[in-house]
Amino acid sequence: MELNEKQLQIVQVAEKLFAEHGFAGTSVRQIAKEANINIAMISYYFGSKEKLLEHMVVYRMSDFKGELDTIINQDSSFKSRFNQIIELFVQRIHKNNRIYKIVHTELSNSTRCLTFEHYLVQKKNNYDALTEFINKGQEQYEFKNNIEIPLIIPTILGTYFDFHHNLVFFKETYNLDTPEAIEHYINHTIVKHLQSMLCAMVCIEA
Amino acid sequence: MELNEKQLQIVQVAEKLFAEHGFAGTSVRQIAKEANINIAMISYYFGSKEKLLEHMVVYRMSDFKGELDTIINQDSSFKSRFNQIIELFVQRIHKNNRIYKIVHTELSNSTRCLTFEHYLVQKKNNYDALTEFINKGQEQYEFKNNIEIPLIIPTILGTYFDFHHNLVFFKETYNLDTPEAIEHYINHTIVKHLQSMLCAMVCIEA
DNA sequence: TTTAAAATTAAACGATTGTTTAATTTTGCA
DNA sequence: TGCAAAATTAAACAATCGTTTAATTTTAAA
Repeated sequence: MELNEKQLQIVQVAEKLFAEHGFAGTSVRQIAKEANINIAMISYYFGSKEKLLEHMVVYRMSDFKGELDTIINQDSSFKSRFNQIIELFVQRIHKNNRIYKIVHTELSNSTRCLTFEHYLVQKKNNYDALTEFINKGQEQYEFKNNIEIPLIIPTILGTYFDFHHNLVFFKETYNLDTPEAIEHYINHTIVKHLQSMLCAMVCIEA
Repeated sequence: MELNEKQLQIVQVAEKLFAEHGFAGTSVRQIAKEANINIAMISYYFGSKEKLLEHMVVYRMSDFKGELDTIINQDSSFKSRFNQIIELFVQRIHKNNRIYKIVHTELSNSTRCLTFEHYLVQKKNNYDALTEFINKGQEQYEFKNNIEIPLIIPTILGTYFDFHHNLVFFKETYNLDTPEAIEHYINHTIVKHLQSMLCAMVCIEA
């Protein structure tokens, strides 16, 4: 997926607007205005508004490779690697929260007939890699057996996104005034919460 | 919040469509058609499409009272009550998942200037009630101290919603073919997962 | 039965939607 | 420099958007 400078500019602006106002809630004129391009350029480069979304998903999902395997193949304890995996998922979802929000919204849309295959394939890979890792830990009696492995990733991503969706609530209830305070809460408090919770469920303590 | 039969019909159809296609992605003509009423009736009864959404939120959020307190004031162990609270939240969010999905989407919308005050007030009440319950359990050395209480509810709701958002993925990956299989997975597997995970983090085992 | 209010309708409103057209400008290679 | 391809533009397209109007029907109390 290669995009020239102009196309990239359009995708970036559109990603921001789609995440903020939804796909249907964003007009091509808004995108064109904010990206300082003519309206016709969107059809010229991508064919249509819908195809722009498809290009966006493929482009933004393509750099998710290897990081997970790097941690899994590392030479450290299962618990340490598990904690690192949790942190990686939070960082990854936080860094790319806009495209994930768009995909989540449009994926459960019965109107949309897009397949989002890139998203689903990548998701499958993540689930398979994590399942294999947990299974190995179970074989070596480092991880407990009665675990619903398919729900580990939903727990991580879901906790982050519920916080993200209700940011308005958290801001005024827990005084997360500055962007820095929010960043810190995500990268430290949420990560630690998930690590302690999931490790308590998964890890067999010596 | 009292609605006559016709108004209720409109709200129910609109809730389904807003949840499926988003607020911006649903036209008043679609609502009118599916509810078998004239387009003008929406403005006639609610004023506008936007005000219809406001009425909907107020109406659907108004029956969330007491259930949580009933469990908390029950005469059983902290762990038992905690487990019941988790189950209640899952059932509640599952039963009303459409309106929650709509609110989540529109709440983080910078366009929308609605306050969703009913939603936020109810959320605050839930958080306060749970915090008080956990604190009492901590005072009696039934619950651990180093817990990020504000993240317990996001963990419950988030896990459910990530599953819900990615239902397409789960269906084909874990063979959740029938509606009954999905219901069972939510009411049993997800509930048990959350209970064992949160209890492992929160409860001090004898 | 009369009558005023409420409910319902089809039609039209102007604004905005995504997309296309056809003309013009810019680009980069020969 | 010449010239074809690519990029960019303003304008127009039909379709749909949410809302309003004005006329008609239904309702229910007097």
